[in-house]
Amino acid sequence: MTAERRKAQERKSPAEAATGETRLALVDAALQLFGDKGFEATSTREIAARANANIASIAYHFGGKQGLREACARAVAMRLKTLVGEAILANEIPGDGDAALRILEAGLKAFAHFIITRPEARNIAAFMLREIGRPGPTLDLIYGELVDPVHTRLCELLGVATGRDPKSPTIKLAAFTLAGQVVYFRIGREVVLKKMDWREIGPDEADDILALIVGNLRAFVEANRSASS
Amino acid sequence: MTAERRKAQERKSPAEAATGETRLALVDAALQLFGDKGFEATSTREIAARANANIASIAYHFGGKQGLREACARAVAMRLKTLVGEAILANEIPGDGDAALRILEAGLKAFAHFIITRPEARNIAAFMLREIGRPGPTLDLIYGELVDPVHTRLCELLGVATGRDPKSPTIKLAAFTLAGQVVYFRIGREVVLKKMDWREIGPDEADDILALIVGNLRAFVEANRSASS
DNA sequence: GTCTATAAACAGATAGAC
DNA sequence: GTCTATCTGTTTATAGAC
Repeated sequence: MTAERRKAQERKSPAEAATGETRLALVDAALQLFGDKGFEATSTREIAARANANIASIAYHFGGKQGLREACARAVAMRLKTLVGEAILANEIPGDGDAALRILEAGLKAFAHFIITRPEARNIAAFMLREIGRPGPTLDLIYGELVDPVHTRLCELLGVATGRDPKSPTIKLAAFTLAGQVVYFRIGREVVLKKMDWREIGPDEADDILALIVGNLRAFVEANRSASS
Repeated sequence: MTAERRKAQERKSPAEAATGETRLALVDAALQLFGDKGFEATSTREIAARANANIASIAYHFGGKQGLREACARAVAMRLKTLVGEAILANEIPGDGDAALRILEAGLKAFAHFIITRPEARNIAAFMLREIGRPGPTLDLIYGELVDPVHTRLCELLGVATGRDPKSPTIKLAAFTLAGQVVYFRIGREVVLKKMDWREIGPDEADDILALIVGNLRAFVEANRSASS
């Protein structure tokens, strides 16, 4: 046991231990495991082992396993909000329909590219989907911090692009169908790989998917454009 | 303990016990709990309690918890295949593009209506999504029995409707985006309810969603129709 | 802040009576 | 086929040394 103690000391400098390094490592490890196998299926021992931390450190830093879950939700919401924010939330809402469509396309591409191609997105998406499944404090956090602001902006852009009311049910539901198409390729990835005879979803395969989804966006806008076109 | 024994006897007639009544009750209870909380988060004791069966009956009938999981996958695949089969698989593939589109619309409506409005669909969809997440024997079963045949037929219909090759990447991927849109409204239901200010997704709300998804299907076919239109 | 050691509850599986 | 009782291992949480 003194041998293990020494090994742990080698891995971690005093400076790392002084900052929130262990905290971050725990959240990172938990996110991977919660996403991969689910919250209940993951033991605190596994998390601690992957984070090179002690089991008791979870209780110390987060109060318990549940606290770690909420810390993960917060981390994911921030991460995705930053990502989508750069593409969607940062821009002003243009008055021109074509300009709005271009921003939508760019945002959709950025989001879809991250979700579909990035390896980290696997666990992030899986974790999110599990948490979003049922009401609770974690869902409230994700909704308020991420879903609500992004969806609202998406509707505003769709509104300008089509010339319709951003608050109409059609526009609001359409924003969900866009998200649904992207998310499906992450959730149903194994099925997609089998059916498409793909070994992986690399840049080429992602381009095919992006082209289709952007095409669907354009087709929706085209089909739902009101009067002033 | 003899009192409990007597109570169990009252609940179950000898005829029920003779048939696979307990088996069915166990699968039914497990499906609800696996869908609701996930496989690992569900204890065999909970399942047995909900099914009004004994804990040991799971090992007796299914060999263990894992066997029960596979029995659930089989039951769900059969159920959905029957549902979708009536709308999609039963019909001949028409040569006429408009006829193909009509069958597609009817099938999409039937599927979406079930997934979105039926209470049982909640746990069925949640269970499926969890199992579809990662490779394994359960996924193979669901893929071979349900996803592959349904997707193939969907592509054939989309092929006729657009005049394109049913085996082209665009058509195959488009079939996934259709499924993705529907599934999203089950998975993200809580978020949709919040954002739409709906208390529930009843007939009226489902009609709104169905109209949008069918509209997206039409827009896709319109935008991707090849030469011969 | 990090560690070991342990408590207290609970998991899935099974033996054997009926 | 169904039941009780129990075995064996694992879980989260925590007390207390360092």
